[in-house]
Amino acid sequence: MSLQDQLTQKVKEAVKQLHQIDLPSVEFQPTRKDFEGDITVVVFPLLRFVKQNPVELGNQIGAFLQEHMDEVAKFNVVKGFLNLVIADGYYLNFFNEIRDEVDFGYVKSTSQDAVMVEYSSPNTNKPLHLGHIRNNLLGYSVAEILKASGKKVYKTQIINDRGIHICKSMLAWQKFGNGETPVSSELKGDHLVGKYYVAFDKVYKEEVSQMIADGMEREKAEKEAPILLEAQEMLRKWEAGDDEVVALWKKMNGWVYDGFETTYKNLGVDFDTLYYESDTYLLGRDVVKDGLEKGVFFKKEDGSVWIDLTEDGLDEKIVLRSDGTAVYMTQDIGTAIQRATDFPDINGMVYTVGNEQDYHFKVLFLILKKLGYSWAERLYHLSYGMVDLPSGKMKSREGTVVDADDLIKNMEDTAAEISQELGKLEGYSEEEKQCLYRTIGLGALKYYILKVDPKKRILFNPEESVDFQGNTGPFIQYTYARIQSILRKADFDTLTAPDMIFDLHEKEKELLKLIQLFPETVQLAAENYSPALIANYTYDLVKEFNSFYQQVSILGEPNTDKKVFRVQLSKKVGEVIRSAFKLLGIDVPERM
RNA sequence: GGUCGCGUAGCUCAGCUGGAUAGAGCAUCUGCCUUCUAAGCAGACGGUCGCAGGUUCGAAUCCUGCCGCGAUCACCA
Repeated sequence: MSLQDQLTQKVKEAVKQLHQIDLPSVEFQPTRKDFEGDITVVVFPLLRFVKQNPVELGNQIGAFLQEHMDEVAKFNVVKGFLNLVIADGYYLNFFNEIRDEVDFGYVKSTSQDAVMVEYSSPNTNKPLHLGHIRNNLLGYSVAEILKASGKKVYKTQIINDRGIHICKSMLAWQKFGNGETPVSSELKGDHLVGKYYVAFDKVYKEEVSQMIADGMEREKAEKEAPILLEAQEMLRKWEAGDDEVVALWKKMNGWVYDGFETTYKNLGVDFDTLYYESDTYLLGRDVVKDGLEKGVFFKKEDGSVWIDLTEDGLDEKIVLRSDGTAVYMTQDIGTAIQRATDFPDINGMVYTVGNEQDYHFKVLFLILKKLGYSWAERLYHLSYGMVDLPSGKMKSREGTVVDADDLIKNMEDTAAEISQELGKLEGYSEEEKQCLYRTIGLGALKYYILKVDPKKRILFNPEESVDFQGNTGPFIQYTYARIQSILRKADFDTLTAPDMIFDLHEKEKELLKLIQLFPETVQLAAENYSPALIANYTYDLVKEFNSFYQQVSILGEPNTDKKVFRVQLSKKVGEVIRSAFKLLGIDVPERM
């Protein structure tokens, strides 16, 4: 039973005994720094049940707790706040229990239910950019957090490998490419294909301008530009299975996949299973037919099929075109069902997709519920804000994107610069250094993005490089490295439990309180699908540790029991940092 | 226009299901490396929590209206 549960029980007992009243609940909060105490009982809410002066009541309860619980060492009452000082013994005891626990804070998978987390899901016509990075980091991290909270997780993505966008790149390559390949151009495959996507757009715009100059209306010109018509023709051929077009499509998509794989590897994200739109875009139509029979959908005169969601506060939404072909929604319905069929233990899915698609997912989830799938009750749209630049939105066609590969490289270079300036890596081989720069550079980038609440938009200024000081990834990594340095230097038995009969230093107690919070932080982050909670927790822990490190001598402590305890405490803090950062997909270094 | 989200220090962000004098980092300024890594620590400066009402013993937090920013409202994806 947790301390809070025990306290709740005793407070109830106290009020029962003193006033013959049964309390429904008791409210706690951590004691504010400016007052003495560790946990605070908020007395105000109790006044509804016990008509009494809050200070008096606080004193009564405090005295009762002190008398009946060893854990409560002292108390004081300020206004309606009963501040309890918890005995050192309680915290020392807690530390003894978790000292040797491996993966403290993680819950071993217990439930049979699995959850599928979808993220990334790029188009295959251009390289990944900063927006995809946020998506990937969020999705990966939430998947790891869910795992740590005790769920079984499948990571997946749906690769948007078909459609007019890829035809545009294909067509441009065919027309202007002169057979260029990633090898001949020494360009990463996704970048090469992206180059032709931009090339297409350039020609398209020229054609449109020319047509307008020749007297055509803009709207008409935009629809009838020859190169666009050609791309549409190519899409028709693709759908008809034209050998030549399909071969080109396979070739260019292959280049893109090679490029993506490199970026994913550099980012440190991975997937358990993949879905391709070219395999799934026809799915869903049969489901719509069933739904029609069940009365979930209705057919309009022209043959198109719709769902009426007006009673749910939304509007009517099309699920099948009049020509019987699928729309995006149809496809997503089909894919969701396909996944549940492929992985029968799935009971819930998380879609990591930008908030521009909030409406789409509201509708999708509602439709799946109406179709009666049990897992449809547990769908979550991990909706995140856009990453904007000071100049505004990123637009790949206009070349105003922050390229993912470039950004990663930049971060590594900055990390290398700073590391070299500080020059603490004597004895490291060149290879070890490169590896470290990567760890730090990526750590800075990932932390910078993940510490922000997912639903908020991020303003990214490429001119101002991501910080390496203060509330940053490198700061936390640095603290970890410091701890490892202590552990390397501790040339005595650090494994055996010391005699834990001494008073705790204030900083030690604060650290123990924070360590104690880690498991519930993991659960909270899982419930809220929020890596930011993990990031903020880790920062608090690390800040507290650095303060401890500065004020208290660890290896220089004369009392052996205390010294060993401090080393073990530091080690545990290091473990929690590593565990927490693992949930963010960030590595920690032994030195830096 | 309808719907959804956001608005906290000069800048970037915390602030849990309402609780004490709203917290960090960056930037600016002051101290601290003959002691375990100064990517650090300690401190100063900096706020009408967008505005106005309401609910409450108590509101940055909940409700309503307004303002600002963004997204979305296709037989596009």
